[in-house]
Amino acid sequence: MAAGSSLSATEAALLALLTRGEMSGYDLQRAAEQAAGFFWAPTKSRIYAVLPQLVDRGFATSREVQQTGRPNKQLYRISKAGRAAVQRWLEEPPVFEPERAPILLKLYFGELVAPETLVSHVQHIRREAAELQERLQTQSNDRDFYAELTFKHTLEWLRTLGRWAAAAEHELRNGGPATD
Amino acid sequence: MAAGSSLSATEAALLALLTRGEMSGYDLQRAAEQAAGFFWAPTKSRIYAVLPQLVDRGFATSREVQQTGRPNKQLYRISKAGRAAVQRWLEEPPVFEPERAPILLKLYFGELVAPETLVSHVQHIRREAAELQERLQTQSNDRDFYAELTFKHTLEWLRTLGRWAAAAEHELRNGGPATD
DNA sequence: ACCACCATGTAACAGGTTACATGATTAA
DNA sequence: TTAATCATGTAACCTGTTACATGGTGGT
Repeated sequence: MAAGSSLSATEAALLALLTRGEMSGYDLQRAAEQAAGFFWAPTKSRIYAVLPQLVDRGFATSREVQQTGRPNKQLYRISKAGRAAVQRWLEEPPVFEPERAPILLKLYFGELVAPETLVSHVQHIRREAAELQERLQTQSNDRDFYAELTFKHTLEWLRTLGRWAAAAEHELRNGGPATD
Repeated sequence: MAAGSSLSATEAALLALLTRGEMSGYDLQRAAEQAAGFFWAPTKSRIYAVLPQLVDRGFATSREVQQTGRPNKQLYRISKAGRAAVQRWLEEPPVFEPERAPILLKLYFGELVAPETLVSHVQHIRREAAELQERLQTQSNDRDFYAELTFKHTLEWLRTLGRWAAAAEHELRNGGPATD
């Protein structure tokens, strides 16, 4: 009982994963990583901190499974109140937030460092974007409709980032600042 | 003295702004908002918390300016150690981090809610992206070379987001999940 | 009369990371 | 024998937000 207000993204996501069946903290981390790892991945310490809170708030129940040779397992099951809470969370309009990529800040203050440094920063980002893109594209294709939508978003974002980085690199090389 | 390790993004950015001249916390917030507000904007409480730390670590000095009718003003000036620290920070390769937009999580678990809800979520994001895009495009054009690079990044990102949202909306309407 | 601007800060809370701590089983 | 997998958690720390608190000046 004592279902206080609304959920954080992590709480909601864990509950949403629990609608697929009873799971342990360990299971949940693997499920999250495997399912949505490219855009959302809580740390285990966060997961282990959140789960008992969900139980306290009446959104899930837990039962202990005896094991030998390793810590006993806590299995969590979503409750009716839990289902209602995820649903409410899913129905709230999503917050729109602009990107806050660290590269932007470094670039913004570019006049304080050597241009070659910036070129290598931009290259670095471009490389990383390309790597992730490739990794995602070589992954299995059996995503459901909704997973596919998020997947496409990430791919588009990576493509745009790559294109921007290439253009930025070019501008930093020729042209560059104060070209006169 | 006592310059401990490296800087957080906020610390670095504040120091970077201070290379433009002596400023108060209040000035810094305005400068940040005006300069880089579309991709980076610290809250004032964070600014007021960070500045004394920068002084403690020897990266800046402060002097008090007496005023009447309002709190005395603290003016901060970057030190040599401060300049060196920002430079080091700027030279560290930027961290690449995939997007963690809330909309993705809601969409990912789309099977748990009515499709129309998802349509309106996607519309919401699309609208917000368009608004910000317009706001940015109608702003003054006197950005320097580096600011322009970051500006372009944000614009490209907004365009991509808008296009993706439009496509997602379309797919959610016709087609949709389990179309058979 | 009201609002924006100037100018400082504190307190409480929320969310998240990294490192520490333990230890058996199983496959390469 | 080495690494990955299973399985739990705690503690310290960092970053950030929101709300609270104060109050004069100057423009519409």
